Amino acid sequence: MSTKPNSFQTPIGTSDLLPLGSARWQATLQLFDEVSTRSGFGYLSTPIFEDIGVFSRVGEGTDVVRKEMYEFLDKSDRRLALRPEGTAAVCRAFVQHHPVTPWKVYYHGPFFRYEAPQAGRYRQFHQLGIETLGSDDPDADVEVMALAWEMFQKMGLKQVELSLNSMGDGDTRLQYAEALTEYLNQHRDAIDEEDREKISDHPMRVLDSKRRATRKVTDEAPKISDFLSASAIAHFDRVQDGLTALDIPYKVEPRLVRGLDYYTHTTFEFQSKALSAAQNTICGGGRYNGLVEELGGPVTPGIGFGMGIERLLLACDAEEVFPAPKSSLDVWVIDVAGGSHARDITYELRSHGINADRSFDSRSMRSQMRSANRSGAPIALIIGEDEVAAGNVALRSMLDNGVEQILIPRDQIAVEVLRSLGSRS
RNA sequence: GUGAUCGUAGCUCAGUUGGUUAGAGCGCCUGUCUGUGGCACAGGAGGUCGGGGGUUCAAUUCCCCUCGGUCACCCCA
Repeated sequence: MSTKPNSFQTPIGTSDLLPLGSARWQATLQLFDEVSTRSGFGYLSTPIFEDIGVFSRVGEGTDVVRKEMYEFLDKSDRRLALRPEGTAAVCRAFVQHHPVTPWKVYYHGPFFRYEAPQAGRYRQFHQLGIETLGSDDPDADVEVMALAWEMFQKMGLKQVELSLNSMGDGDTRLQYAEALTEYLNQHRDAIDEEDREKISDHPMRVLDSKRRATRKVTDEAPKISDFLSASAIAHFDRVQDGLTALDIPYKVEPRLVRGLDYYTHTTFEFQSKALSAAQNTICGGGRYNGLVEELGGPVTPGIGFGMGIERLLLACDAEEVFPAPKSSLDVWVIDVAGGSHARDITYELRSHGINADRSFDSRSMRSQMRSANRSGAPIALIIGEDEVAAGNVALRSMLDNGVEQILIPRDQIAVEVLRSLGSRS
């Protein structure tokens, strides 16, 4: 928050994830791991930086690679970039390793974009993602969207909406862009000044402008659905059939074009209605049938999504669906007879797979009990001079009104603790 | 990259129309409690009022710069 003369803080747009908050993060990753694995996706980890060409080849017209990339030269003058998105690197890996198809992978990790930060938008952010390469089957599209949907369901999010569109195949995008450009130019004067300059560069980007004047013009603009080929329409229909069959609600949104240029056929976005911020898209994705070829590989269709973890958790906050994580500790060891007993017992418990911690610095009994209470551990083991002399340990329940306390033999600690833990669950 | 707004203890915030030792709640530490937590009570630690510079007899309060957060544009996760 501040910069005192001799101190440092995280760079702008980045942050530390502290232990108290990291529990939900890990829980989210774990859920994603389970859900992906169950659907046959395998974990893929690619470098955080790549040859800059991996990204620039793929999105030369997009802001993401044109002005938001962290790029640098290494000591051998290689041009590298911190990855701004996930799909291009997955395709690069596909081209490099020639896996059998369909190749179904999932990934998660940090991504980097040089933008002005605000809530839900950071310079280092984190995404979960999956990709299926090598299949053109509409069911592959459905599977990808269904997996995102499953995440939201399992996390308890209710206010998430799926928007869907088709960008068609082959030349559809170009033909549509041409028709749209012509239409927009005809109505140039009616379009908001800010949006006018986009017409020649990114005609499709004008579609998702929120400005009222522009909106009026785009309401009447030609729709991409009128340009779709018969096979593209068939594909789109089957995708919708699949979503319906799986009871996944969606709405077709003809304006949905998304920021990355490589999409063909299906494009989709999940938005949280609970987030009032401008950054309310928590997951976005689509089909990219030309990407692998673009990176030097064989003609290979692909479909996938990226989901922003920070935004996902922001949505959880907004819907208040994240229960406070329970303590992961089983036992707190209290030693008022020097401390060496706590040391020995703690390691003994840990070797039996019991989560155990203790107080340091020979604090008072009272202080150690407070630590035990704060830790949330259900059991406290207490060793004082009496126990040492008698060769036993006091096992005390720390739950609610628990005042039960029994003496157990020093050499039976692990067994007794496991028995006590077992009788609670 | 553009515009706006905010920045006081670990956290949430009060306060000073410039003027003696800057406050509260929560949290933390210690004690009341015969070695035994959660409750209550008492005490305590912790702030160069984001940082730097300027104006002034005097600045946390005014001015400039800077760093960071937030919001909108933009962009998208």
